Amino acid sequence: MFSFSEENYLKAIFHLERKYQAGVSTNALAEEMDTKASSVTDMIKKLSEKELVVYKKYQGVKLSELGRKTAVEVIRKHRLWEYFLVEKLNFNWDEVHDIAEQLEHIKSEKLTRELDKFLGFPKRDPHGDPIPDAEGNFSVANKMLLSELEKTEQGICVGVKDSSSDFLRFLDKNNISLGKDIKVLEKEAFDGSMLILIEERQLRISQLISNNLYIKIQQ
Amino acid sequence: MFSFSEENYLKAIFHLERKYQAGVSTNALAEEMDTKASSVTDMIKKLSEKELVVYKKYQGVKLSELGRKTAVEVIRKHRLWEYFLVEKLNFNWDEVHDIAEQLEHIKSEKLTRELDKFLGFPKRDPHGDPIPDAEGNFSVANKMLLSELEKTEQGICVGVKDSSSDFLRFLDKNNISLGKDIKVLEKEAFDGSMLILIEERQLRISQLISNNLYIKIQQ
DNA sequence: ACCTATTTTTAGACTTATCTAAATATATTT
DNA sequence: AAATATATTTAGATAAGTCTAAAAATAGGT
Repeated sequence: MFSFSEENYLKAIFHLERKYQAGVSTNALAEEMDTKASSVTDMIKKLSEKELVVYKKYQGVKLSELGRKTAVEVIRKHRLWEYFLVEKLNFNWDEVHDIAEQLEHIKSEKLTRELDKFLGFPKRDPHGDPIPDAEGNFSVANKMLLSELEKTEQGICVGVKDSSSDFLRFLDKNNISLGKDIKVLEKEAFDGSMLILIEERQLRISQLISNNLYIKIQQ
Repeated sequence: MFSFSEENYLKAIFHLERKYQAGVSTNALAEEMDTKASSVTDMIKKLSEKELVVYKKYQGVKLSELGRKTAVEVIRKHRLWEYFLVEKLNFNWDEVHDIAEQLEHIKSEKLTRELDKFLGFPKRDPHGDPIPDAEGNFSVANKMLLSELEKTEQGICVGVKDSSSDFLRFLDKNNISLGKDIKVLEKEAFDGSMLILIEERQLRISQLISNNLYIKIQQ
């Protein structure tokens, strides 16, 4: 099987491909992995030899089919464990990421399958991100950022873009959680801040906040 | 914190200290760890520098207080995860060891604590081995090997010495499991084989079997 | 006590994943 | 299109953990 490091690179490439819809540059990967470009080049060569990525010098990398499958498996495990920690072990959603980073590398197909079953085949992790099923299929939601809504529009909070503790604790403090209905009452052109209505409370939030909350509009 | 490898060495030293009640020799450790004596010497030096073991050249190693504490923590996690796999995820007791070998290295005190609580603070893992509590306290049972019993003596099966799949599946096949009452009906002096009574069935077992089953005698 | 066998350690090499610094390729600006 | 800036790769080094082969220490037998 693959090393922790290899799996982490695959995961990072997967996320960056989604983000930029294109080949992933060495520098972007170095930033995502919090390492040096030269280290990235080294690792990319190894992944390429193992046919996990397609790589041409100076052209960036793309995941191969095998690479994508492997990345999705790791993401599946990560999100299942996050769900487990929150739903079964009383963790708060801002505490689970680092532990899931460790647990996602545990190698056992049966474990993943049984954990999934034990949890009732959850569709989304505590941050609203979709959990791939055993075949690697995602349920891709037609979500948008709260910051993209206009005055008087409304929708349901379905996810967070930023999963940092600081952000998640801010949401906790202001009683914003997944599943809640949010309506835009006012939107300031100057700084992008908003006045929103959530559970009969009015709340003013900065653009940094609205830019990190995913909303699903009811059609 | 400590690496997977360091933790595995500490665990091995812990088990060997129990077994031999003395300092652990380089060769014994090499055998237990399935590696070469020279590798063991290297690692022992590192553990010694980190004050996890007390080491004098050619004299073998002993765990320091810190080393013992660390080893017990790893063993605690190993056994809690084994219990989780069997009790919550429908694993058989012969399938859990390798996965627990991975899970025992996950670093999060809160995870261990909450897992313990979630499982109801179990006292023994699926093989009958005691699970240390959060303070590192074991419940040491006054158990003995079935092979040590004499004709007409009886007791309750409380654990297995060998945890290999082959042995555990043999027990499954013959309906021998923890908690069951076993009485020695005959004991063959020649080869140490026994005729035992378990749940009204009579069963002939070799010494290899009786030598790997722990029995608790009722006083 | 000496010789031999066994155990343990040392020395030097290899692999994985990383780094710094230098070299090279690509991209951008004028 | 040349000059400059940026991105990427290469070369060589380091640390962790392992190995083989050789050297050194200990233990055992007589």
